[in-house]
Amino acid sequence: MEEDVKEGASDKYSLRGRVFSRLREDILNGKYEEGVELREIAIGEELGVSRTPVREAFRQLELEGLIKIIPNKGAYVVGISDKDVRDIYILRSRLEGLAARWAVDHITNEQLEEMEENVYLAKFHTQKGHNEQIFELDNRFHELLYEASGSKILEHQLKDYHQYVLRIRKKTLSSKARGPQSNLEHEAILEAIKNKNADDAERLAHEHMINAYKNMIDNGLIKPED
Amino acid sequence: MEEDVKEGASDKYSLRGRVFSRLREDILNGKYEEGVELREIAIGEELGVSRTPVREAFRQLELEGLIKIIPNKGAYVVGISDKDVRDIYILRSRLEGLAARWAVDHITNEQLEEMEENVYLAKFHTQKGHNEQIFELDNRFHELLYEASGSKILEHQLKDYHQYVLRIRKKTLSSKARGPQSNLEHEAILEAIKNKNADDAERLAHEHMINAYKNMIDNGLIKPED
DNA sequence: ATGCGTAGGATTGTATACAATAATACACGT
DNA sequence: ACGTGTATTATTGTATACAATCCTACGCAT
Repeated sequence: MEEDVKEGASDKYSLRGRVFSRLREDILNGKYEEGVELREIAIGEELGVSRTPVREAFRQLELEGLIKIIPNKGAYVVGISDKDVRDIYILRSRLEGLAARWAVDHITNEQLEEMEENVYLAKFHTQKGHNEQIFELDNRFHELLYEASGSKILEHQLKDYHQYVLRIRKKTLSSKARGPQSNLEHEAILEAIKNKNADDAERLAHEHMINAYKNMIDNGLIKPED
Repeated sequence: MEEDVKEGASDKYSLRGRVFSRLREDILNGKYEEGVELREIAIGEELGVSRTPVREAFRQLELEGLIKIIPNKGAYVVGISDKDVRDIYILRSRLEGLAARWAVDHITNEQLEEMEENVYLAKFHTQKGHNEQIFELDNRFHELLYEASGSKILEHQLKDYHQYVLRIRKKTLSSKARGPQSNLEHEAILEAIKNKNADDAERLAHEHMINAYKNMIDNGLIKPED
């Protein structure tokens, strides 16, 4: 019955962990926009903690690339440029393909079952237009794929990227056309994994990301180039 | 004449930055082996600083995956397993291929010149058997490739992995056979980039990593599987 | 008006003090 | 002898005090 002892970087039960998670969320959700200076004292007061946990959270956020700390000067929110998003989607298209390939050999029965349930539920919520649930299920499908790859390294990497483009993705999935299509693609990937067809799994996962990428561009969420 | 204002995470002129770099190095070089507990006070005394910068460095090291912090308990060195190394080489083989492909369109003249100089020098030092220089030049060749990709995201990612497998790589390149072969492969990648042949560049960079990977296994530096 | 130097304040960097938590050892009862 | 509870100690978590640095504004000379 253990709950969640795995999230090493952001244990929820320390002040630092809470500051870290909160700031991360606020930056990804756009509360703090690009270039904004984060002051240790101000953040601390807002969250009711001293500078110490804030500073430690800052160091982590910098390593995640969400803020840039200039020594003796300050911490500034680093925006995600359109180019960053494009790059990440290209990287993800390749790495998710690899994850799907590896998942063929490493997925557990539990993971397979959850994936099937996920696809089934997503179909339902898409019909009903439940955007929040669709978003969560999509998140979970991809995380499951990463976990099923059996590679801590790959899993960690893809989860990072996944989080990083959160802002954009929230908009994308709400688009009427992409939702159902995305589900079908998930289902196809799942089928390939079940059939132990590594080539198909990789190809489908790869295409899935490319399609998501194209969708973003078609809907004007990001520019196709600089 | 500005020197190095880019290494955001590890500015050398703060105590925290020095602690971070030092611990990182010590872990990668094997001074602190897997499972060892790092105590804040002990590390602080060894480096002549208080707990504060040590703690901040710890948070960063955790995010890099080099240590694991268990709340209220301690910080433990996380070893690189053979599987991690294998996974990273597979990932790198794909991502370096992508970097080489992108470099074809984005490499600057300065980068191209440095790469040519790098290959030329490496040939010399290989003949002389200067292992330390060979190691540094190999490092630099790959970093150049990452920078030439024109993608901050990809560059950052590959530099991370590159650092991560430092320990192993040091041994690999000293092996008599791999050194010269590695040079030839670098040269071939460089030629493909100069000739604006993206397909060749990607394929050659991909193969370069696969060869390095095979070499490690053949020399018994890592197990081929668990 | 403009440029430069300097003083003041604000902010980060570091050290230290205190609080909370976890590991250990030992005493006690059975 | 064994298990249990508790006191002790070591270590991490957080807050605060102090030092170093940077930015701004102001005054002064030109």
